[in-house]
Amino acid sequence: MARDLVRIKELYRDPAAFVGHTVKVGGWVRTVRDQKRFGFIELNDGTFFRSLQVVFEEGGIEDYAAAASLGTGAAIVATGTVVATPDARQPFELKATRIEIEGACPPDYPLQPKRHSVEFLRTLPHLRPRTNLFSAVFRVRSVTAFAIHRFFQERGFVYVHTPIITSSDAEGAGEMFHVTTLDIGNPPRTEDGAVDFGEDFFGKPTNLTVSGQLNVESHAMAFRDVYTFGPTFRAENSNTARHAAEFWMIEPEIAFADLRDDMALAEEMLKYVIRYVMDECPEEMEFFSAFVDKGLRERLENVVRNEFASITYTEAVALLEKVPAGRFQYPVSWGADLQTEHERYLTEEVFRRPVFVTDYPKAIKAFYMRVNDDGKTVAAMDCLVPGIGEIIGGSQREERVDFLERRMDELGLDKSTYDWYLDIRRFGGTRHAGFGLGFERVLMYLTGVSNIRDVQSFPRTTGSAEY
RNA sequence: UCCUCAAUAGCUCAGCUGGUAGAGCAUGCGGCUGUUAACCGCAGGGUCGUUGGUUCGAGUCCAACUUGAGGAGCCA
Repeated sequence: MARDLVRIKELYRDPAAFVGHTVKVGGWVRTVRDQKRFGFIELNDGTFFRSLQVVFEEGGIEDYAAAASLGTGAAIVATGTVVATPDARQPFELKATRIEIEGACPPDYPLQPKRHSVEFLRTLPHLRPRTNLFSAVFRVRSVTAFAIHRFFQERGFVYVHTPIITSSDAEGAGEMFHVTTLDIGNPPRTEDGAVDFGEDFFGKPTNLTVSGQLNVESHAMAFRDVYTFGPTFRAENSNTARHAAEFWMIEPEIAFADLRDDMALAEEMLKYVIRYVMDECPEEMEFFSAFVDKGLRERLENVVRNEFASITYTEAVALLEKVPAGRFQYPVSWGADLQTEHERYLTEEVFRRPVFVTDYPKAIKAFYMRVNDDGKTVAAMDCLVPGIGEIIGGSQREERVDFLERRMDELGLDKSTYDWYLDIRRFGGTRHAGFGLGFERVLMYLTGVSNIRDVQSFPRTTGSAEY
């Protein structure tokens, strides 16, 4: 990089290389503690969890008073000598010879050097990345995204960009946001009074994608192993700590593979990502484990070391039915979907680790899932994890054209809009499987952060799209 | 969308059976030769979410609304 600034991360990673040398650091002031003739600046440049202590003295820099009166939040470039301080709380500090104020920060800066609630910080999405918590969260978000790409790329998966704007309108994954250039106050009408989407930008109704799966299946039939990783949109009016209207999803799809292969891939990937982030972001993970979620480190290490549990839906129902009455608010019966309380019981109390629940009744699952030989269940799997719930949903896809068409007929789907999807089966279709992984849910699981709004930079949720 | 809870200083909160508002932190000023959630002293800062009601009198009781949080449904 052409800039002559040293990253604070570099200093911490190899202090010996810098001690005695003059370096220049650019960052934002966290606090200033000044005394009569000397003072300390806690400087954070965002490259590392920890800050750099900059020492400045009257006579040592040009304008002592200006440095002493710096406000929290100010942007400065500090030049000085790196000095080892083995007896102090930090291993080294910067003895300043020059402090340039690049952006002053007035007293009404909302972030104080104290603990703020996440609810308050949520009202300041443009400033909160400068706090310890969000600085750590968003660095981990970046590293996690890289880990996911690396996992798939190392295994020869092809990264496919499926469309954000889609014309399929019945994927069944949730309510969709309409995309249109029509004047919604006065749209063109057909003779029978309906909105004339033939006049719209694409000549037909379009929406933001709720899943790239159907599209990416076509590429699995060309590249064998593929994945998507991109934004996904759901216009559901859901108001919970783990739903957002805009989120990122990873959807691998593998050919010549069945549900077991799919589950093995999901488990391997989650473990890889956890291990990678723990190795690359030890300071952040230490912080999360100390201040966000006390049991975090132990839980993650437990996940990496042990096999995921696996249970069929039918077995799970039998197990849950034996639980004494009164334990659950909702009854358990074969054929009904598992309630959140049931899922939590399985993963948090019975297995105490991630668990795959497989082979759900076909009536409660999507049309594309492969019907099992019993004719009643489909080769589907949900991966449930303690604290978060469902983190992965996947299935082996129905590759038999006649079975698929029969399911579409049963569900009243318009086959003509899926002719391309049926083509994938007709022209050299293979058994194949895949899953969807909510990126933010992985982050919540990794960091212990309990609200999805706190792992996204500018969260979009029902009734809220700030900035 | 449903259920529950909350809203008082910039932030986090206290404020009892109704009697015209308080703390800590932050901020400003002063002090301090090694601080690190710095410390010590002084000061400023509030139409108690909004609207309406009950009452001699409402931060406190009631209703609606708004916003936020937790849970549920839906899912990733």
